[in-house]
Amino acid sequence: MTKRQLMTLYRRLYRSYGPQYWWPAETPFEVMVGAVLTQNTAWINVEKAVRQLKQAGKLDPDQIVGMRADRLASLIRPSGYFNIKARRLQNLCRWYVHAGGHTGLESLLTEALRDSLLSVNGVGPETADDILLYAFDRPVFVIDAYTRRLLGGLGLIEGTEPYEDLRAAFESRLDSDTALFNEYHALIVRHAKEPCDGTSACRHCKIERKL
DNA sequence: ACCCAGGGTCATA
DNA sequence: TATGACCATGGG
Repeated sequence: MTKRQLMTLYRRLYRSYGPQYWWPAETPFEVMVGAVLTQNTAWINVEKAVRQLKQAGKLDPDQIVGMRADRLASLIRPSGYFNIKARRLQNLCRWYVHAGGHTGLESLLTEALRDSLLSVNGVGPETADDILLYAFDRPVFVIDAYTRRLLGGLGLIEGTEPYEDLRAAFESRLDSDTALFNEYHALIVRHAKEPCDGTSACRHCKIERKL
């Protein structure tokens, strides 16, 4: 996997789909909530859950920390795994409030902020990197199942490598550019939602040609 | 009816 | 290090 291959793939994606304006949220805190709610869950269901939180006036870290877990669970019900996600959201919000919110966290170096996020029960590597990239504008490359499939299908990676190995591989080959990492991951997800299966009249099939 | 979706934790070997 | 069970809704 060379830098040129990665950039060629990026340009193909960008030419086909254009800018994606990620993350789909109104505020950085909403990004954090969405990152937890979308764990192994279709985004459409996350949107419903976030909408209900907003309508209840509960899309706020202090509100989430202060409410009963079962009440929170009922609000986020459409996103699935609602009991465990209610706890995870409260864990994250407790951590966030305790740290002084964005103001208190922005001064941390990226690696320190990442380690701190990973100390929250319910926040794993992908959720942490979503938050770092899309809520804190840090240059981290998010690895998800789509990334493994696409790059694996192109033969650039095996696909089963440990998370940290893949993240290091991408970040060491690409310029440490937040805007690039932001767009790259968003484009991979976009491409997964409108796949080039070769059977339909797909305008994007060029993307998966060999590099 | 079946499968999976923008994962993570915990127990076990 | 690496599987396996578990969490649960909604759309195809």
